[in-house]
Amino acid sequence: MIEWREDVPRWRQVANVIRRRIESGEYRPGRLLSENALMQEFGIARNTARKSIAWLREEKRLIYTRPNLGSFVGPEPEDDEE
Amino acid sequence: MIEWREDVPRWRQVANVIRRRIESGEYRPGRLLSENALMQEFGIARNTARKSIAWLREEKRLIYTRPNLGSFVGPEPEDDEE
DNA sequence: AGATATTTGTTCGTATGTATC
DNA sequence: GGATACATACGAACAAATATC
Repeated sequence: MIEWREDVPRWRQVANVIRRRIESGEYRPGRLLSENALMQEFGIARNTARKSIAWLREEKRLIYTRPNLGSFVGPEPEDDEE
Repeated sequence: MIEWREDVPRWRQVANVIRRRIESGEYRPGRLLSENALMQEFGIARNTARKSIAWLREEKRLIYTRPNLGSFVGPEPEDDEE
């Protein structure tokens, strides 16, 4: 169970927990970070989970997202298509 | 066609219709209840159909689901494996 | 063996509505 | 009014197992 702080948005608190797990190495590159997993572990709504993931992706660039597949720990892979 | 009520979620209204059919005997034990069938008959999205089925299974225990096969009317069969 | 159809499982993208602060 | 957070509901893509032909 997480004990929510009142002065920080939940999406941000969740993102911080995940960020720490990534930076500590607990979450290895390539690991799946699905919205469902966040919803279940933290007991949050999907919108909230998405906001956490968006922040990790767009602000911290610790993960990348593949539509219909999921979000994965690590830097955005280059699209090396010709 | 179903006339949706505004004050009850669609997934719940669909589940209620199915529940009545099961309890009235219209749907016999063993009958397949596929997501596609619900989508077509009620004009709902797959997610919504899945939520109706999940409720009938997990809350009412009127059906059981076999992955890659479908959901069937009746109690969850015992796994009689040795 | 192989192709096809059916069916569930999982996942993201988007939008709307309600309520609260 | 804006940000947060919940639930609902549409769509879409892909995987995997099963059944049939």
